[in-house]
Amino acid sequence: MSFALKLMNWYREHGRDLPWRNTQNPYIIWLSEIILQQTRVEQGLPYFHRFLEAFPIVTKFAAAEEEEILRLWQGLGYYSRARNMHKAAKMVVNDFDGIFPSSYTEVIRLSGVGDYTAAAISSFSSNEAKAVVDGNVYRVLSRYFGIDEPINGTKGKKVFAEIAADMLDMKDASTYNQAIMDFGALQCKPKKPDCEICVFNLECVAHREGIVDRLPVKLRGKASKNRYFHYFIVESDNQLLMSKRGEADVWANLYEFPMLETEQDLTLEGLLKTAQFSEYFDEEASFVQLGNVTKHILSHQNIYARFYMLEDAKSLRIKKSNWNYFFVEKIDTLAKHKLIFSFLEKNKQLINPKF
DNA sequence: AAGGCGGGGGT
DNA sequence: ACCCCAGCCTT
Repeated sequence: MSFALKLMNWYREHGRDLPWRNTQNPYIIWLSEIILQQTRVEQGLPYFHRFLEAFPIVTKFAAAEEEEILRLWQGLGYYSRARNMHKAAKMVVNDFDGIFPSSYTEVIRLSGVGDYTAAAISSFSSNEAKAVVDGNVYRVLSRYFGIDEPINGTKGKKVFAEIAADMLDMKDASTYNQAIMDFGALQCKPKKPDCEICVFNLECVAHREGIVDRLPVKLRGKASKNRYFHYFIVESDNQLLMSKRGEADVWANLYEFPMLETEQDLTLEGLLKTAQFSEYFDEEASFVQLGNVTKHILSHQNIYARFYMLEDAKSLRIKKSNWNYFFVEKIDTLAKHKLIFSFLEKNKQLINPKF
């Protein structure tokens, strides 16, 4: 029996029942696929329901305010996905008359849709014969064929894309694509795959050669960099000082408390002596640290954040206005604590602090 | 070709 | 501490 047929038989018995599998609506599939980019199914599920309820059709999505989309996206990470979705929805309205396209060549033109997502949308919505190549597929194929070409190199990407296309079931690309991803997620897992009960354990090259735990091969990225952020929670007369992040760095254009970054791992005592601090605050501005250092681990940097609160509101002196700050007016204590808590404790970035 | 971009969970 | 997750975009 062919690889594809065996795989689909496994899938019919062990596959997951996921909400976006009960439809061929390309809009709903697009929604799920963007949310699931570099995101586990369990993490993305509640967001999928939230978005579908807020925007049942693509024209509603296109008509929404970006702030509303970002607020729904809050906490999911890779925020450019949300902005690209908004762009894509507008493209569907303007270029496709509001009818969400389902062919590979059309959907890949949409912002935020690359090879993987275009193959997924076109195969799931119209059974187009395009093979998906995601992290699961790299893993399954590299082990099955015993290929040690790095999956994140230029050559590796090309090699695996070709093999994936060869293995695809041309008559049922939709089921095949779902099957190979579920197989990777549930059976051929990154760590401790259960090869003894695997339906491919006789033909799988990696299993026969005992190298399953060394495949797939991946080129290592750069080491994470440490960064030190100092946040100032500054309030006076029921106003709270906030600022908007810039375009280029992490959490682009999102909101946070006013912040100074230092090269060294400074405590409040050290921070007070820096030229940077005195550029922004008067000597009379007296702060106390709130809690301990909070570590935010991102995929490519470690951020050590400290939070300081003004000891006496009257001592506030801001010397420079190039901070891009603004005041949240008439904030009540509950809302303020909610804001601080969600930012400080929950490790979630703020989308819109104006309630 | 390489780097940047998040948050969460597993080992 | 390091890896991985239904990747994509920019330089």
